[in-house]
Amino acid sequence: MSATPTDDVDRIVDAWRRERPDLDVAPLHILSRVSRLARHLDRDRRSAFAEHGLEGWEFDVLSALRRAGAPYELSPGQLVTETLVTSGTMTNRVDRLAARGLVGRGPDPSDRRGVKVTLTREGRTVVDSAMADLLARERILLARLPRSEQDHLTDLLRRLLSPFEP
Amino acid sequence: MSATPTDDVDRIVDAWRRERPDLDVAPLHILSRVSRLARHLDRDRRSAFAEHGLEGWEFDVLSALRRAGAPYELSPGQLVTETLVTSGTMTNRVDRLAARGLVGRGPDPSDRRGVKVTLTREGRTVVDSAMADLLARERILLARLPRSEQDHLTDLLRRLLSPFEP
DNA sequence: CGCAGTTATCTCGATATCAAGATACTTGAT
DNA sequence: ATCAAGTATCTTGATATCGAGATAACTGCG
Repeated sequence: MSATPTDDVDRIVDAWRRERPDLDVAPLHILSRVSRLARHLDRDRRSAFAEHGLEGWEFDVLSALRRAGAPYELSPGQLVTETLVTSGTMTNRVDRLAARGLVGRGPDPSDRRGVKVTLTREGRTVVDSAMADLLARERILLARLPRSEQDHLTDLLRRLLSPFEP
Repeated sequence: MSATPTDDVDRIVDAWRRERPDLDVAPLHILSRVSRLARHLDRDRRSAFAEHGLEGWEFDVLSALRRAGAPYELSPGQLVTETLVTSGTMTNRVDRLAARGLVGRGPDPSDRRGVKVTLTREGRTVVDSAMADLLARERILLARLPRSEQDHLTDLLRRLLSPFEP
């Protein structure tokens, strides 16, 4: 394969083939690229959010609340499942967002163990503009694939993701 | 779109469409799946490595040395570029790997500022078996895509990655 | 030769994360 | 009504990461 390496992953795969000709390293072509792409996307997102004074983790929480719709209210447990972090992490995140005035934290009237986290007006404003910015950047990135290829890629990724998110 | 959501990202995209009909949120179909898939892969890798007594970050360093080929020797700077972390992180990683006896650290004879990190016999043994295990797991994951689709996916990902890794 | 600029690595302080366990409340079976 | 099991959130301690700056050595120009 890859007689003329064109990216870092090609080089990594070639190196493994040379060192371990007995192994089938083909999976790296896909999965290593997924990991590296995610890493680059993360950096990119970070710089997009910086212009709105947001950290990546702040955006993750605010956007979960925003897309939930009015009254922009979720429990910490729901936020945990939306953002794929642990409950300890979420406690900490909500603390800091509340200190910044981007979310409010109140008791859940129907369950005294529970808590409701709500987006403040300021939180909503900032997440709305950060989201628009993020999408604009991502559109540029995807512009190198024609629409039909984008649809195909979506389909392929969905199939890979399905065992994790049944 | 997506009249019948089939995964979490479909649900997220639908929620955004409802809340922000003015925005084109199509990029999420691809890029949000990439991020989530990377996250799930990371967990999976972690559990694969745990059976060999390795942390994910340990594997990253050892595998860079392993695929470099005999004499399995790279500078901290080279390891930094291979693993996409900062130099401070790499100093720390090499410290701990050396303490575990998986790598050695010695002076670079040709540059007195420099350091050479080498894989020990034990390091090589453990990274070789962890790699075989990892690939076995990843192969299972990819088995749900026929070979031709895998090749197509590789091609699409390479194109998305190309602006980041020229 | 000698100094400015560059490069390689390390140090340090701040921060975000996780895992495990603690606490408080709810639910359902008896 | 009571209690065991389950659920929701928070606390704590350890850890890995980053970013900025410090240190030391190399390089090349005048």
